[in-house]
Amino acid sequence: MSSAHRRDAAATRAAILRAGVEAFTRYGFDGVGVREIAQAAGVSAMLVNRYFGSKEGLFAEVAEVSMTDRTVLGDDPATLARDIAAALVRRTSPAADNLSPFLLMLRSAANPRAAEILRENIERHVEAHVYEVAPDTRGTDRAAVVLAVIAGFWLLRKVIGSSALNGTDEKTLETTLRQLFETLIPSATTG
Amino acid sequence: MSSAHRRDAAATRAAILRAGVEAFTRYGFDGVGVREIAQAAGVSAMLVNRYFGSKEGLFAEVAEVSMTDRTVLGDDPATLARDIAAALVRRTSPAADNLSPFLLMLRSAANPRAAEILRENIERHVEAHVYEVAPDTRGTDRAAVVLAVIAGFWLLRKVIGSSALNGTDEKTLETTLRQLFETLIPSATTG
DNA sequence: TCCACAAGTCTACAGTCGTATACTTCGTTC
DNA sequence: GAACGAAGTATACGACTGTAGACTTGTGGA
Repeated sequence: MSSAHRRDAAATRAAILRAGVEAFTRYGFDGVGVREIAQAAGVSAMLVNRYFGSKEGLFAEVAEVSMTDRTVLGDDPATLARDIAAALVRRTSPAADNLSPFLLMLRSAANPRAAEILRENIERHVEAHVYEVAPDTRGTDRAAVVLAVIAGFWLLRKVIGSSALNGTDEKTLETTLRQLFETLIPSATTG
Repeated sequence: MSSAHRRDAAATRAAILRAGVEAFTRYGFDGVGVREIAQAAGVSAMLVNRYFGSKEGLFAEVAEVSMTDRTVLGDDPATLARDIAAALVRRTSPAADNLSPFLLMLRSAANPRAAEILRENIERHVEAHVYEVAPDTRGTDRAAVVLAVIAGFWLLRKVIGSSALNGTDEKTLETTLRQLFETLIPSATTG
């Protein structure tokens, strides 16, 4: 362990997983090949299958990791609607180029097997997080609709590239979105 | 012209286009091959390229046709929010199995070239239609946000298959959505 | 020191993809 | 009725896909 770890299984696995998150988020499940992912991780293509069983196995773990990321929503129930709106506008800004789990979902949902994996992880992690932060959405459809609104905005603004959403003043966008989320999350006050 | 037209260029072209709408909507641009589309139209694969130049050319025309379909939104500005909510819940119902332009968009958006084609057609046809029916959304971001909400709901309920959205009472869903659209479309009254 | 096992790579296979070229078949018009 | 052009098909090519199997290389412990 003196010099750099050249043959470190855990590190290699982590590198592949990281490359997988990036590639699947950018290009979607069907838009990228295992050879490309392996090259980005600096390893041979077959290591993907060795560590994750298959391309689908890697995607399942990528979805798990991505959906567990809690930077999507805020933590304060009182300012939740405002926080979601602000973060959404900021992270979908033309300059921003990040690895949102919503991009992973949007770009991979066309594949039925990927869609099923995504559904399972969204319900287990993301919806659960919404319930946690905004308890009064539990038992209703509102948590899922919040996610639908966020996903739809990501889609139109970043994946499709709507010029209406990219040309409008971001303050206006944020106001529109905040009104929507305040409608959906009763506990979030206008401030 | 007495018997059935066996060698009718216009009819063949139309058959390929129809098969293209169905296939691209169901499986997305990258999820279906030209051979499969041609077989559904009852012709050889190369006719796709003869009539539409390429797979991408066929997709462009499919997008044009699909986005020009005006059954998505209602026509009465006063009841627009309610109509959109009702149609959205009905058409995303588990039993329903239709060819919504939103499904076409959601399942093909991962491909960058398809996304660009979709963007152009959405702005030219769908957004324009929203402006037409709800003039007070013009010049704002609201028409695009309406589309984002619709797309997000389609995504979560039909493409991903969210059990929250498929298990909830449809009346409740419709109420939630109507509130959202009434927020976005000022001219639509609660009734 | 050397060996056993883990870590990693190479090669190959069977399939699918979009599409270009060459071909055949049909309908129409003189 | 024959021929010309349009409508449609067959074949093939090169690139790419996921992954199985055999192989090589490195490293930690005895």
